[in-house]
Amino acid sequence: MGAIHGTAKSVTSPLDDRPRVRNAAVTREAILAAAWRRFLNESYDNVGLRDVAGDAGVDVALVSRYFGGKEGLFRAVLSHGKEEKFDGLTDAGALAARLAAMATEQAPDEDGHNMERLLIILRSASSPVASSIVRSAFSADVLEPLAALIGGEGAQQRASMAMAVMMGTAIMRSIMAVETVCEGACRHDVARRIERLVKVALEEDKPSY
Amino acid sequence: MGAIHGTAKSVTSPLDDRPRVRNAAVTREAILAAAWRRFLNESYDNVGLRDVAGDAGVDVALVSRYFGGKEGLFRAVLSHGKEEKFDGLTDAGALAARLAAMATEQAPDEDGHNMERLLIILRSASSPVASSIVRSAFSADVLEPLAALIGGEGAQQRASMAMAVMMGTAIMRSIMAVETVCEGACRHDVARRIERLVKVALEEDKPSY
DNA sequence: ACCAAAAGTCATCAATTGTTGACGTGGGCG
DNA sequence: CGCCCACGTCAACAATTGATGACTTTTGGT
Repeated sequence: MGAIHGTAKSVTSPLDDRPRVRNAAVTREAILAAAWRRFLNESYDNVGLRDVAGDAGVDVALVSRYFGGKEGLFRAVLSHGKEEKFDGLTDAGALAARLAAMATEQAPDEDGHNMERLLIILRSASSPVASSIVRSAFSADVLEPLAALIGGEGAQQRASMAMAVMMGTAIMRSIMAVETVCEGACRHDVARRIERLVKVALEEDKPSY
Repeated sequence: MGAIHGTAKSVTSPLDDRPRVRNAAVTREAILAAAWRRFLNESYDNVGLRDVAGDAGVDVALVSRYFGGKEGLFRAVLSHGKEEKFDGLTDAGALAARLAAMATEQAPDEDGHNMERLLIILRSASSPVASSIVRSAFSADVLEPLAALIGGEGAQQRASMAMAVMMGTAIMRSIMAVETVCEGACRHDVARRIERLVKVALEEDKPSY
């Protein structure tokens, strides 16, 4: 039966049945927002254009028309509002704390966007058509900036290690549904542990051993 | 066009065109082996029963007939030959070294089986029908045994963290195709770093800090 | 107010997918 | 040797998927 798509039930807030004003930019954004939410919760293959269109309250044809097909839509989602916020963090410790905070926050606040994008990347990493897009986006938008930020020997490798920790925790929490992060108090413990992990991953050289 | 399946090109060694002897057990095993290889390289949705049947050199109908459908086949693959080999490792350091070795070995030698199963789990973790199977298998066959092996406070959480490191490195290497592990010499460095990461993840309590 | 172009809708297509039933056929046991 | 049931094959089906071309409706400028 092929890929089973998500429930047709709208994930968005109760979409207005009022006839949408004809504005290409607004419609495009609506589609993009709906696609973002879909790709965040399901893999590339399991996101149907009809689901996205339904959430956005538009016809299926518009999706292909505006984004040139499913692949274009996915590409647009990954390219949507990408700004790295690790600007001023030159200190390795502060950077680690920042990453740990990103990994443990569950309410998709402001910065949740970056983590959400990481999750989107993760979800569709094993879909043949999406994998190439995902890999290049991950390398260009995440890995290389991080490697450039931290300097030193083997920056690329250390950055990869840190992202491995991030990816791993993300998988555990959001995909494997393992409740590593319990409520309240112990959550802080987990955050500290992740922080230590990231720090070790970023360490320039094996110091004491 | 739905999920694009892998190339019809056989992944197996040149399959014998000699008329297969009629033996249910042998055929079942052939299908299982072919399915293992397919699920190892593609996600649940992107593995077609026709691909598996083609690799095994049998008809498509036999797959559904023997395993009761695609879902049953996937379940059978995950349940195939699962033996944990962390038996005698009571020392946290030795365990970490073992896990790091598992994560860095690229030739699927003897123990590669365990890592391969982890990769199969990882690949299909985002497929609605496979996710439930994958999660329970991961919890029952990987997480809980590891948590039981290491003792102490919050064993479940520490085990999850260690597996997060394992999953993360696996993703980086096999899915994201990030070349964290270079040839020869530096590979050992990576192994040591992973070993340290696993050790930190398994640490019972924040010692100095 | 008109009219061209943009924005949106509808219907339909080709391609795959997993699954099932009816139909051959070969091999082991009496 | 002969039969019969398990083993295997073939063909077809229903369901979805992404995509596209023709058609309708609205918008905005003059």
